[in-house]
Amino acid sequence: MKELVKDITSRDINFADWYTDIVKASDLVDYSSIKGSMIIRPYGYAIWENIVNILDKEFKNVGTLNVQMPMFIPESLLNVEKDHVKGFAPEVAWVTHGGSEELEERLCIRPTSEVLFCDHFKKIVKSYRDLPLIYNQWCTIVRWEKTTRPFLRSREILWQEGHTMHATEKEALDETIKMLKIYENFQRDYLALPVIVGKKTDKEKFAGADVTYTIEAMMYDGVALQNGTSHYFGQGFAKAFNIEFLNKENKLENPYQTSWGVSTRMIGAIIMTHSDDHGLVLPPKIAPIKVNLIPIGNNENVINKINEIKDLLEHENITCNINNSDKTPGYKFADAEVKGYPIRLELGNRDFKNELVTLVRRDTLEKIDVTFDNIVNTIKELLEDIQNNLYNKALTRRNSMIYTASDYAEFKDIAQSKPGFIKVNWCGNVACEDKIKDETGLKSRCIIEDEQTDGNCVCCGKLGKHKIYFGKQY
RNA sequence: CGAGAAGUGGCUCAACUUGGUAGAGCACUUGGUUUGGGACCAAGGGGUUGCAGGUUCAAAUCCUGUCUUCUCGACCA
Repeated sequence: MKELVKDITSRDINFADWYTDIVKASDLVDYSSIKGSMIIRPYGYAIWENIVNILDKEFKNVGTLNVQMPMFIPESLLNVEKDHVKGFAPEVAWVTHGGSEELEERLCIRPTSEVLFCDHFKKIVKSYRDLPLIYNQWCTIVRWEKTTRPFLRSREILWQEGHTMHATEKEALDETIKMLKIYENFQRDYLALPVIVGKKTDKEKFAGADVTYTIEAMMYDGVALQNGTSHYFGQGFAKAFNIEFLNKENKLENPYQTSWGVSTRMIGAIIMTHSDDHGLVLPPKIAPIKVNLIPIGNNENVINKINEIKDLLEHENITCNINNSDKTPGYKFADAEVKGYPIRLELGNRDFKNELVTLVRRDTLEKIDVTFDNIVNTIKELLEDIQNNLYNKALTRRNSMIYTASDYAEFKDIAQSKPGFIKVNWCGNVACEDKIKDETGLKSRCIIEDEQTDGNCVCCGKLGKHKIYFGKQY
């Protein structure tokens, strides 16, 4: 095993430096020679594999079928839906040559695959009996971002995009909400991320969508990260692409569409929510290695006992690894903290006297001595406790950074002095949204659907229409 | 895309101002001693100084261009 342990900038001193230090020191990614295209290393990819395995199962449970679409989109196809092309054209990459020959029509590398799915759906949908189509693909997409950061904003994005087509509006709307719920539950239950779910304003919604739902997480520094979206398209794309089916009444109708996606950005959210100055902190349910076993000394009894514990844990499906290197114990402890193993277990020769091992939980760094008999049970309880503790800690912190403002002066004051979200009444007018963005740098995060307004718009003072969050974003 | 900073063995940096045989620490390899919070001794391996031009007898060093990374803005998931 190869280790890299380095000094990590304190997150309270320089959050941006801290983030890149963590990402590199923990061996999640490496930079490639192409701007904005990161190399996801085995440890980082293992986290993604866990995410994929869990979500893929959830998707299939609700009838989703996986497909793989082309990565190129002919320019004419991208141009079919006006809002869509306007939204994405500024950030697509183009293929102009095949070998040394210039192409007659240039091809964009998919920034998202709505138009590819529409092109395909058009061919296979004839009757209401062909619906619904509930497709998903795991793939990479390309968006030519100007500023890039590992996991948070890259040019090549590893993600999942679901695309569905339905015979009725209600069914499509239900699908949009159903997938949103799956994302929300997954992020809360597995990633231990407290998230805010709501609707994007017209200004912020996806290019081509009728409605965009979003999952908004708040990072340790109070900045928002959009961690998933689910869009309802209505019949917009279907009309633009001329997709029609015969309904039960034998009448031609345009189908109703949705799309939804999450990406490796969620890994960035895990890091920026849970990790600390010692290194990465991973929620046990998503951690590739749950327990890091550290033998102290190379005494044969110690090695045998460690191997025995490893077998016991693996028998219970608790993944673990042994740090067999000849580094000193102190080095191994520090390394375990940098890598974010939820629990580490320390065992040396002297522990045989009282038959005790030391467990150290990564979230609190608390040391716990347990008898040999109790190792597996204690670890099981600890893993659960760590998972819950991480969620609760993140929830408390996030809630403490959500502010309210009743007038614009107060809003501006908070925007300037306190990182976090501001929850306010809003008139629904884009002019206020623009003004707030220009003057404070805060953008609308999402409209809260199940909460009523209790006052006038924080910006213009006219009648409040929505409760809405504002915040800075990554 | 605008402003700023930086690119020298795997990493962090020195040498650059004033051009003249690229150096240290960490990491790595081998052997030995160690091991309960980032070990020690000894011997070794590894760099055409991001890339491309230019100036010069001579370039890590000066000039031009370009690429990449980081920070701050604008833009965007």
